Amino acid sequence: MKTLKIPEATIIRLSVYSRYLTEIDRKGIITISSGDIAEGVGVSPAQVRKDLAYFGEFGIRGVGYNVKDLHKNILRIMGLSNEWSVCLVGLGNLGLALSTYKGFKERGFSIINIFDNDPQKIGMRINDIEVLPIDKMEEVVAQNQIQIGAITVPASAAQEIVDKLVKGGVQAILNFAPVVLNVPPTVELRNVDLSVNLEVLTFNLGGKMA
Amino acid sequence: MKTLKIPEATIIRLSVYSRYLTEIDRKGIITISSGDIAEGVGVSPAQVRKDLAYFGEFGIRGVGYNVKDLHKNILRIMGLSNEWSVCLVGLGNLGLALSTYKGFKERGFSIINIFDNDPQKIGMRINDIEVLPIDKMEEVVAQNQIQIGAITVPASAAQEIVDKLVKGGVQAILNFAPVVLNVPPTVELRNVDLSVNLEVLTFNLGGKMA
DNA sequence: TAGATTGTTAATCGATTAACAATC
DNA sequence: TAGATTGTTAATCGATTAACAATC
Repeated sequence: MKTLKIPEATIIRLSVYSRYLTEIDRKGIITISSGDIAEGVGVSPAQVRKDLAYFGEFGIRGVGYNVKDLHKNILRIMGLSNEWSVCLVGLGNLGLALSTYKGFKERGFSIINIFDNDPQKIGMRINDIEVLPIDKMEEVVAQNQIQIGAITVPASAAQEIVDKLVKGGVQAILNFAPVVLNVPPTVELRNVDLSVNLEVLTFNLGGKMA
Repeated sequence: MKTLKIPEATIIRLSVYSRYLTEIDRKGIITISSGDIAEGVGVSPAQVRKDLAYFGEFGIRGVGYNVKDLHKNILRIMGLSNEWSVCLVGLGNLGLALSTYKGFKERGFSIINIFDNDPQKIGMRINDIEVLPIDKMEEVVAQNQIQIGAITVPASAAQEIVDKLVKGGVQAILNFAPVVLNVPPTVELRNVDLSVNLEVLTFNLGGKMA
């Protein structure tokens, strides 16, 4: 099988198309064209077709795409046709927000464990999940075969947490701490920085200021 | 003045360099090379120099960059040398997390108002900010000259909120609702989708699965 | 001066857009 | 058949990397 490299921008757009198709499917629409999708999500029709073409032929010339069929295919491509086991480390406000975020469950991400070091929080129950101490993390993560760790601890503690998650055997880490982390090449790392988004906004605003 | 287009990737990296320089400055380091910055944040030295070159000459050949000086310049470029007035709409868990997120204050973003429609939440105080009803939003935003609106309401309510914020006169909107929004061309819109990040992870993991 | 490192140009690489033949 | 829309190729555009002259 020829493996040509897929742009990350394509993956991000697939995720957006997928969410749009959920909406369209709910409306009972059966068939959709690349132009319709493009308009709905704000890209060009050629881009939609190109993105899909990386993975196969999903449409019918002269007709368009079957909504349900295309949606199913995109979910499969994104690895969302099965459940993923996630643990969350750090039950601050952001951790609490993520642990109760419905979007995750909807897309097949199950939060199985929550860890924190604060004695006040250990033992608490969030959506029926008991908050466990960080001490237990490596062991529990290994036992429960957690695949993804989401980190919402302070920047200063993040690397230590990463090392423990890696030892526990996670395959991927989603990091919300604003710090550069080191992981072995076998572990997938993705960083989300909430401030960066605001800063891109203000840069773009720059010219408009007095 | 020649205005050549700056890649968004450059802006995102500037934001990362800036945070790294805060750290380096705290350690009391006076001078840094493009190679050091590159290593610290995980890009190439050429990229660091290229990114900076869009905005001027900040270094000394044979020596490197003065840490404080470069940091100040980047903050200025990013529009972070003055405070920005932000309002937050939607006090769910994510809204609560954002309203108490220290990273914003540190980078010059002041949350001035919080709005929600839930009678249980209206009147509450978060960090001394009273939660106001959405009804009052347009008026209050205009009065307080709020520049940026952050939206953490459900997807179904987001467009309506956007319209009110625009009428109130905000210059930019940071949207956390997973939905495509319409704004006039004068208003800067940026979307943050928390699920997308997890989905890019699982796509990348795809090949490693059984 | 010799060594180091910037700023910048040219070369490479990658992603997007446009165009159109294939085909329903 | 005529009209529509895909899948794909070629052209364009943009961003990254490599190389090096400038210069501290």
